[in-house]
Amino acid sequence: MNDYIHIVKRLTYHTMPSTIKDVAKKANVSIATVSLVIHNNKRISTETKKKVQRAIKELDYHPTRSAMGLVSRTSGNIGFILTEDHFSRSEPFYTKIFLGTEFQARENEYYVLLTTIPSNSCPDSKIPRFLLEKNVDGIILAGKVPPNFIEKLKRFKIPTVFVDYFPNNGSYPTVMVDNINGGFQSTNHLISCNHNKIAFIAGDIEHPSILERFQGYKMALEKAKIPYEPDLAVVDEPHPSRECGYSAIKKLLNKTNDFTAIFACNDAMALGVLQYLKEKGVSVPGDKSLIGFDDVESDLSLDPPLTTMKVPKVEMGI
Amino acid sequence: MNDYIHIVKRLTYHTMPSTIKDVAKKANVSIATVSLVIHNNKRISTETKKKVQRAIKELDYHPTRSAMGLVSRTSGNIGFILTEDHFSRSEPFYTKIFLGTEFQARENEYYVLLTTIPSNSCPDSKIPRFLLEKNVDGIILAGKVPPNFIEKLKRFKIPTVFVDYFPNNGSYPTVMVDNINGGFQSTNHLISCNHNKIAFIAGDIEHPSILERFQGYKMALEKAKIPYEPDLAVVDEPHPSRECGYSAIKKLLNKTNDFTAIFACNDAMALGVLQYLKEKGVSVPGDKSLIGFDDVESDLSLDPPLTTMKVPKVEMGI
DNA sequence: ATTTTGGAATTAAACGTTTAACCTAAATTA
DNA sequence: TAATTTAGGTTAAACGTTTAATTCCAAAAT
Repeated sequence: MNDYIHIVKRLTYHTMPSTIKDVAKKANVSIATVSLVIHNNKRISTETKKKVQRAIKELDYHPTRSAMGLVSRTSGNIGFILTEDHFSRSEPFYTKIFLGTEFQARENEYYVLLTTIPSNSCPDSKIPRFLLEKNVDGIILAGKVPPNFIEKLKRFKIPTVFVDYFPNNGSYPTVMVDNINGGFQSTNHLISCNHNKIAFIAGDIEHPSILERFQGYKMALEKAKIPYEPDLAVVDEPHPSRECGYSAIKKLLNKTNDFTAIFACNDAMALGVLQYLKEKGVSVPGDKSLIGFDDVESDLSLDPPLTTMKVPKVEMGI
Repeated sequence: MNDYIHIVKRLTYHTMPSTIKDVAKKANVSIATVSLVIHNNKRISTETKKKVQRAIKELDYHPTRSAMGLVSRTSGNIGFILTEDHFSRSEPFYTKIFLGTEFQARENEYYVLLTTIPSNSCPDSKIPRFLLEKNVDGIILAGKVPPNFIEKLKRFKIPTVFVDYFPNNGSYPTVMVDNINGGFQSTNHLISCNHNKIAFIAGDIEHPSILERFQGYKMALEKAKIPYEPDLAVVDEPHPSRECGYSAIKKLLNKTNDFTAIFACNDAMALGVLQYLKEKGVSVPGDKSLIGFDDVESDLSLDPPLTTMKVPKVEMGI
């Protein structure tokens, strides 16, 4: 009888993946010791450590996620939330952001769980299952998200990061694609200098990078609750060149003089603007502030069109 | 002193997400009962069930993944494995497949964990972490996967599905994008009729759908270990039309007569082929078998270019 | 009146980890 | 020498579920 049981045990032992117990037995130590070795706690002597590590290798032991998760209250996943329309159109933009996140997450030993929420701020937007089940350690919200959803999220005190969008109620870490971010930061800078009538000057607005800077410009305004005035944006120049900058500011001044700062979408245009203003005797930065787009910054954003989002930030965040 | 502890307890109680214990207490039953209600076991009387369900609602209780996973040996995830090059090029093709899978998975209460493996069959391709940690209930392999990797996978007796690729050692469920699959099935059909010299006739080979059918054709040959003979493939016709079918078969027969079956990439071309053969007194299907591409089938694949992969199949698979 | 049956709920043992608290013997200190 | 620290482990209690085995009790069968 006992023999029978013994045999059965040995069979399962060989066929099933090994647990921490198996390792402990094989190394002749307690399971606590094994655990301590795994997290290389300094209290374990080097020889015991070796012994345990050998057992681990021999049994090809790997801790089980669920078990670790249960006690550490941690899942090893991060949640990626997208609105339905962004997803269903499978917009390459967000797809790329997702894949970028995915990649970075994996580099940091995380996995990413993707989910969608209804886009229109319909009030019944359910909380994603992974949140309820405590199956994510942090979340990333991509693109525009209904504000009431953000509100609902608050009660899960979970690290949250926004990508390509900023929440109205300020205090979340936000990551943006470099061009957008650049436009956003530049405009922000002007705003923080107390400007609230900011002109935007661009050429070749069809070009994605330029368009994104424009987007960043508008985002910054929105965040600061400054209404966007189309009249202050001259975006119909054919190229982002010096000449076009010159002609753009000329056009603008013919329409209105009701602005105190100018954001030129790149340095070339900024130079053109500067030249015209100088000719007209407008002092910079006395009468008008002027900011260009520092190409050094945009150099960084050359190869990867996505910000490489540091997942540690997700952990640390909040 | 006791009071202090009491207060602390109440605070945590209110602030922390509730567990099955909380529900049990509130409903005045044992935690086992709660669990049974959740899995609506018939042994629970309707009134107790109501009572428990009310408590669940009131506490907004949701079982924790890790805990469920630990005992049920289940993770609620499925793993999606892609080779590195497919991923890093972020080929829209596989991206779409991934998103499709993702979507279907979510519909079935699963999440998808994505990972990559080295593409060249370098022998050190590590087993994905999610497998080692028992963090997936099934896996999907997309695109070409190194055979030795497949071999390694075997010891995890985990349900496996291949997408857009078929393993050499037959016995896995395989899903393919419709056009590929169509080409594959058609060719397979001919093969199963004991043909092993099968010609392929196409026009406008640049067109993705056609190309995919061609791919399916070659896959079927490969699977049956029939060498692919370029001479038997006429793919330089400009259009997949009746006329081009006519001229294609003509060209082919001028080169060689060493084949017993013909796979025309669509019905129009098949008609052209048929016409020419009839003129030359070749009997179909007496002398040569002919198969077209049933457009009824391809109708199905119109809107979603992905097969809607039934995740249940993943569960059942094996 | 006693035993059986069966419905409804409970008990308690898992599941595989982590970690605070504890133990022991050897080394250090006073 | 006795008291204290330290190094190196072990014990046992969690973590939040599921589920087989058990109990309880009332109704049905003998």
